[in-house]
Amino acid sequence: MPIEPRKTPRQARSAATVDAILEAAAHILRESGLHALNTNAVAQRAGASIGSLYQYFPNKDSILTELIRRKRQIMLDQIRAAARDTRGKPFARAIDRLVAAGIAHQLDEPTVSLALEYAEVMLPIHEETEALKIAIITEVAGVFARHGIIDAETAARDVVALTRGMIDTAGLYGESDPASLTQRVTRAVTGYLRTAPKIKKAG
Amino acid sequence: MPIEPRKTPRQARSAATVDAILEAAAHILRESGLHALNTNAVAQRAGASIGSLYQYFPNKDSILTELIRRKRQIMLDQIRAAARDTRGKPFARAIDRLVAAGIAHQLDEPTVSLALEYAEVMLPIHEETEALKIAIITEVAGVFARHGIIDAETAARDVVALTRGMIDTAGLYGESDPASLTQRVTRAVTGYLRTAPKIKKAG
DNA sequence: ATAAAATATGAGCAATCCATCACTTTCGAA
DNA sequence: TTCGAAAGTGATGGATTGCTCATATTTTAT
Repeated sequence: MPIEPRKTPRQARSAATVDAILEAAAHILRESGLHALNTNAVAQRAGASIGSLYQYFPNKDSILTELIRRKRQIMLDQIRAAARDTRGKPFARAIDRLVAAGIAHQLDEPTVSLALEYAEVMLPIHEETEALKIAIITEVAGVFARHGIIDAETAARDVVALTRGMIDTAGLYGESDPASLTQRVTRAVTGYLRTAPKIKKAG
Repeated sequence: MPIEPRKTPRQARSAATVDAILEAAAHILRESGLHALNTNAVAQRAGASIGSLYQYFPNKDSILTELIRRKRQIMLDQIRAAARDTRGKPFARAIDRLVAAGIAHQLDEPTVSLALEYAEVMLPIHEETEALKIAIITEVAGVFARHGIIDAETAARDVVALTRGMIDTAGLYGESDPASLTQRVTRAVTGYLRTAPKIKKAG
């Protein structure tokens, strides 16, 4: 069961079709959930024919995979930017920036996020998508390590996990204002890291 | 689309059938995921006929709902026990106990947990199930309030959410030893609460 | 202008799945 | 032992869904 796109768009109109299909899929996920996501519905909402859909996606799952890939790419970009911007600045500032990136990215569309997270563990995901996941963790771990945290990898995984948990839940409860949420998430992250094993002056 | 069981088991064998059906559903969820969960497969694995299945469950979703209800009931019982046991004891001890309860309950079968969490937000859930969810938050909030935390409700939601996020991720990454995980989760929770607005002596 | 390549179409096949219902078997109280 | 209630059965109807393929249209290059 291949997952890679069967054909790469070469003209502008076909690229538009692909985008429309992905947007339609996200819309259906948001409005009706994973069970309502069928190829016919996606094509119809995208204003394309099923035939067109299958020109670029070899099967239904590949649509979800691509959705995940794009979301993760955006996330990685934001995290990288945050990490770059906070070089040399205090740790607290770096954390603020990372949390803000996560929230900006995931607070809207909590239903879509949840559906993708579920799909992610069930689908035979594309290697590149898996690599993006690792890259995100690695990037965060890099920031942590730079500030003397031991086992930065585990810490990064934990921090990403708890952040995602809080954001998703907040989104599901209808929180749309990032201000209060950012503060709370930062508190949790800072609290977790405060007592994390460090390699430095004051233990 | 009703969700309540259509018939309540009166004899031992029918109760066994219901249990077998739920166990089978959990097994399929764990082994193959939500998309593989169909009524025929559940009945077959349970060693019952589809006819029997539909005697107790009006539709497919009601199986998931009952699975969620039972899982939550166990969780609530454990949390209540934890809250009871730690009355009058130090806050740190109470948190330890709550975290341990959450982990014991959810670390195994992360795939099942994730599937149920997804189903939970998509399904028109039974009132009683929703009530259980609220009861869990309320119980945790009670412990927090007793220790002077302001807006204990929000804090409880955040703590439950971040805990679940960490546990699920750890489970998916193959962590099966609760010791290290318990410590890390406790650190995150404690850290979050340490800087939470309190109503007390030393601010 | 013309041919080749790229893109788009949608009827419909094959497979799956939910759920019913007429019927049989088992249980338990009298 | 008898008999009504409870429990169990599974072939199958009806609906949905993933996906193909033969064909039509549009774009690009020459």
